[in-house]
Amino acid sequence: MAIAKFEQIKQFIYRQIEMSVWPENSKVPSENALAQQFNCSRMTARRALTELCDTAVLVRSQGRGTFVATLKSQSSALEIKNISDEIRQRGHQYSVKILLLEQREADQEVAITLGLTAGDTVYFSSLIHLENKLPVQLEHRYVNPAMVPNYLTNDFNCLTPHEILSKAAPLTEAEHIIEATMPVQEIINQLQLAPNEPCLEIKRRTFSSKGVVSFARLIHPSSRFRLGGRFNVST
Amino acid sequence: MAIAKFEQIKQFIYRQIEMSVWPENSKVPSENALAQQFNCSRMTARRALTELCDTAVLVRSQGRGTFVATLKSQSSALEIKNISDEIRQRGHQYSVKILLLEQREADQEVAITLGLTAGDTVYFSSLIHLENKLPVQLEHRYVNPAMVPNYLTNDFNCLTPHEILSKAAPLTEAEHIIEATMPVQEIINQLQLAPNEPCLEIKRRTFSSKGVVSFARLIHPSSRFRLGGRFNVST
DNA sequence: CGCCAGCACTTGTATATACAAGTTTAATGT
DNA sequence: ACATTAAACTTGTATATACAAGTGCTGGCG
Repeated sequence: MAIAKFEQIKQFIYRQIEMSVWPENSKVPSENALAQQFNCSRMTARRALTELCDTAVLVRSQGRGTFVATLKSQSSALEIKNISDEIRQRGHQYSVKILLLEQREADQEVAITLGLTAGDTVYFSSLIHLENKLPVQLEHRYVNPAMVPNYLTNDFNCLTPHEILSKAAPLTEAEHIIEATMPVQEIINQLQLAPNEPCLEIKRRTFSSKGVVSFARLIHPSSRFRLGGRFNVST
Repeated sequence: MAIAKFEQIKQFIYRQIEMSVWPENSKVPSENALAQQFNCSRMTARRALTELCDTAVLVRSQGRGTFVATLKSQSSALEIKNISDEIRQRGHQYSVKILLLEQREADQEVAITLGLTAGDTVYFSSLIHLENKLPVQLEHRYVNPAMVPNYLTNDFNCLTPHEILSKAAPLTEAEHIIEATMPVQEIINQLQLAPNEPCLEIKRRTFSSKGVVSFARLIHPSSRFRLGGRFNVST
């Protein structure tokens, strides 16, 4: 089987939504209708709908039907995911633009964040991640050389920093700070932002069992990104 | 049916993990084994395992089996806190300004978000939370009357919406969407924002066991707020 | 000893079926 | 005209079954 049937149905639905054939809040075909259309059993169509509901693309309501959720690109939870996977999962084309790869001396702020001393050598990578050739994330990352000695020798066109780091030092924990910011001119140019467009900025520190692995500033255009997630809370 | 069988199996598995009967990375019973144990079909046992896998409690591997994932991710990050507690915890003075309390008809978007039908009556509250008399959050909240019939009759000067809702319908889950936005003029005035200041906007949907309780838009001036958290991730 | 084929066991996909339960609409009766 | 009932349609749960596909072990063969 080349590609699973329920996947085909998911992608079909996703395309209809993307092309606005099925606008937000509109009703999508019922399980039975999809089953007939795709010549499969209701349970297979159901699986496609259920999974799209899990990822908040659709909303379901017993007795009434299934509807297109309010959307925009969303990354599920604050799980640490691979941005390339995430983009490909949406059926979009992923590409990366490498701006800078170098060793540099840690300034006071970076040193403290990484648990090092000012002046220590750190690795620095600056990348732009693109979804369908449109920039969706500017990533500035400082890496602790003690944790990932060969960081800079990787091929960043094939592997994302996330993949490189997980391979070298399995992540156990992460710390996030999220803010809304107005980008400086340099970032406006790099991300091809409209004038006056704010950015969602995530500062992320990742830990392995042995200490701080890396510190990243992830800057997203607000128009092309939002962060979403669902999780339990203790009352 | 009081409680679905696949839910019972999920809860059973969850308890085993919580009590460390099944430690991290240990193998959990196979689909067939669980089916036999719970006297159900394999597909029902499978559903329990699959859903726990979706929420990163378990990890599955074709051919090898199902295993307890490393550590609990989630929670600590975006815990739902009471904003008044949070402010007082910082040793600051908390106050609230009530802008609007009313019943209104749900439009299509709100209705779907709350799991209702357009035109249904919903409760709406609009508040500004102040820290040392400076606005830190504008809260627009839609409440499902079926869940909290007496929502509007509360004294919002004493209790925050969060407190009111938790009392009426214990929250079990929440869904968040986070974006950076540029505020419209009305919000600039209400939050006393500097010109060109972006906002961090959190859309939060809270659930109790019986369904959607409320939908809130929380708008924070970027200069006076940032979101932070630390939590484990599964590699 | 080393290699490999086969087997047992696991998860993954797909189907057909049955009934439960919530919603909407249409028909019916007063 | 209005309220109630019934039917039709939706999603939700559960089962039985079949085969595909990945993993690991074991026994036999060279």
